Formats: sequence, structure tokens, C-alpha cells
Amino acid sequence: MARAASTRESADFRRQSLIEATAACLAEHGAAGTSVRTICARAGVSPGLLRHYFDGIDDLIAVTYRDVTDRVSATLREAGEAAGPEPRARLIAFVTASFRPPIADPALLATWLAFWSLVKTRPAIAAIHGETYRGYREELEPLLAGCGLTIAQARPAAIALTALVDGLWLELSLDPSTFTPAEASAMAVRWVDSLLERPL
Amino acid sequence: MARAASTRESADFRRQSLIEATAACLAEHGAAGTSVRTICARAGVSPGLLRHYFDGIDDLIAVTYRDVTDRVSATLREAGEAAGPEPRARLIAFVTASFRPPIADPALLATWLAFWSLVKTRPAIAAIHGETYRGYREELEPLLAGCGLTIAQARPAAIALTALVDGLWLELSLDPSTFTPAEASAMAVRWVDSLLERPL
DNA sequence: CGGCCTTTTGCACGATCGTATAATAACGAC
DNA sequence: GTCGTTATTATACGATCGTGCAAAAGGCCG
Repeated sequence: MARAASTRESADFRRQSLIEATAACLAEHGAAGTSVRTICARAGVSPGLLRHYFDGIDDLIAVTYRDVTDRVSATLREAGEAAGPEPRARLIAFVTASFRPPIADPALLATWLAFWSLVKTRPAIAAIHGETYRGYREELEPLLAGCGLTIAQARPAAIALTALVDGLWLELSLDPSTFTPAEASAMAVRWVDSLLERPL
Repeated sequence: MARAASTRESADFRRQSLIEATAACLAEHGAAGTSVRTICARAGVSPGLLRHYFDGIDDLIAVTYRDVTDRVSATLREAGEAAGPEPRARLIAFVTASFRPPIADPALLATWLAFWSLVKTRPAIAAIHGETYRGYREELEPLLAGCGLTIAQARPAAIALTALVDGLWLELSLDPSTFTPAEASAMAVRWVDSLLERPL
């Protein structure tokens, strides 16, 4: 029987292809429409190859979550660091980066939403989610403390700020027609100012 | 062959049973684990009965979304109306009701999250979502205007408030160990005060 | 070029999906 | 009681799910 032409690629290249295909499928079709076959079709490989590089589709999705998460965290952290030494400028830069490319991308937000929908039922996803949000708050709390808040004030402020950012992401993803990323960014800045001048 | 005993029930009773079973399945197993068979097993009926009362599982899920949505809206509206004539008290009551029973129920939040995950891929769910959020904002804007905001100020304020409430719901559902509904409520009140005294 | 190891393919398998449908049980009318 | 209507069950069907596996193909060393 005739076989499709195939080229051998490095393990890193194939793994990354499959990870990116998984993120794309999650964004386009949601968690329900993300199957071994759709992922592999998107990556341009046969369905059997997935198991050669990953333990299974659940493992691939978890690895993809970790990958997306790490990239988002790195982007936000770099935005904060690039803002110079002034504490409030660093905090604002960290927060507003959430609403600019490459974070405010519709596909990325849709992927993120698909992960949220898996947290409750997949323990592996829940574990990554827990780590991610702990890391996010641990990044945020020193920035808030640097602006004059005590440790006891910084923790709830970090939670409140995270909630608003997530809520804005959620609604930008579900219905982008209601408001723009720029407006979302302004709301988040407003929340930062409010939390700094009168802590919870 | 022996058949399981069955009793004839009224159409309303059966429909409501299936709707509640759907909400319960969505909460427990997520959208991916909610199938015709799991729903009907939960409702205590055979799988074939679903199609006798609904056009199919997609229709049943959409009807369930509408049902849950209507109950939440009614609960919040009643909380606002029960708070008396004073505008700010009504607004605060409306918002804080989101973090008290029966709204702050883990199962309800989990169901809600499952619906969110379906908005991007199911047009029927997206339509209901759009209506719901428009209705929610149209409920919120007069309350904000009653507290002294102009129409132009009330719209972004309603969006910003909705985003924080949704973000707090999201994180309460994904990881209830981080903060309590009472803390979430206090954050929302804080956001209301901030938006009223210095509008966006 | 020939041999070898690993990537890659293509398909088979059992399970589960949503739906269609024929058989059956339950209830009301008479 | 008997019949007729219909709610309900049980099962069948085709499609799709994730995975297992044998064979084919690609690349490299000799």
C-alpha cells in the first residue's frame, strides 16, 4: 500500500509541533473537540505518532498547559522588569501586559478558557493550575509590597487583582464585542490604584 | 425480557428532572463527562427518554443554561429589591448576593464554568450567554446611575464590576482554598465604592 | 550500496458517543 | 375488564473516541 511521504524530525521539533497543535485545537474547537486525530491532523502527522512522544492525550494536554503557562508568566515578568526600578511602574507594567500582545490574543485566551474547563475534572490540570496561580500571586505580592503595602495587605490585593484580570480575560474571550483590551487595561490600572491607596 | 419498573410522570416533572440532572452532571464531570447516558442515569430514566422531551442533548444543555441563568438573575434582582429604596444599599445587596447562598454554591459555580467552556463552540449557548450578560449589565447600570453616575460612566462601571464578580466566581470554583466567599464579597464592595467615588 | 535503528504510518480494537426505533408498560376512557 | 394512547424502556446503529501494534520508510554508519 502506498504511504504518505514523511520526513524525520528532531524530537524537540515534533514535541513542540504537537504542543502548538494542541493549543490551536483547544482554542478553535474547545476541549470537547480536541482529540488525538484533530491534534495530529493539525500537526500534519499520523495519529499514532502522538503516543511516540507523549504518554497519551491527557499527558499532551497537561504538557501544553505547562508550556502556555510558562510563556505567559515569562512575558509578564519580563514586562515588569523592563519597566525600570520604580515600584509602581513595574506593577503597572506587569498588569497591563496582560492586555497587550502576545497575551491579549483571542486564540491564547480561548486556549486558556479551555484549560479552566478541565481544572475541576483532571487532577493533573488542577495541580498545574494550583502551581501557576500560586506563582502568579508570588510574583504580584512583592510588587504590591514594593508600593507600600504590608505583607498582610499584599495577599488579598494580589487575589483581588488576579480576579479582575481573569474576569476581564474571560469576558474578552467569551464576547470581545463588549469592550476592548485597552479599556480592560484601564480598568485594571484603576483597580491597582484603588488597592494601593486604600488597602483591603 | 424483564423490564425495569417505571412510573408515568407529568411532562413538567420529567423535563425539570432532566434539567436538574444535566446541571448536576455538568458540575460533577464537566462538559466532557456530560452525556445522554450520564444525564439519564442521574435522572433515573432510560437514555431514550431524553429525546422524548428534548430535541437532543445540545437542546437540553441550552435549556438548562437558560434555566440556571434565569434563577440566578431572579435571585440577584430580588436581593436588590429587598434592600429597600436607598440606591447604594440596593446596589451593594445586588452585588453581594453573588457570594451568598444559593449563588455561591460550589455546584452552581462548577455548572456555570462548564457553560462558559461551551460558549465559544456552540452558537446556541453563545446566544444565551449574550442575552444573559446584556440583561445583567442592564440590571446593573440603573443601579449605578442611581448612585450618581452618568449613563456614560455607568456602562464601563457595569462591565468592570461584572468582570470582577466573574473573576471571583471563577477562582472560587477552580480553587476554593485561596479565599472565602465572604472575602470575595468584601472585594466586590470595595470595587463598587471605588467605581462610584472616582468613575472610569 | 547494504544493514540497522528509530521515526512514522496505517489500521484494528474495544469502548462510548448521540440518535433512531420497535417492543412494552402504564394509565385513562368507556 | 378491555381497549387505545403514549410515556418509557431496551436495544441497535453508525460515528468517533484513545490506544496498541505490525509494517513501512527515513537517515546514518559501515
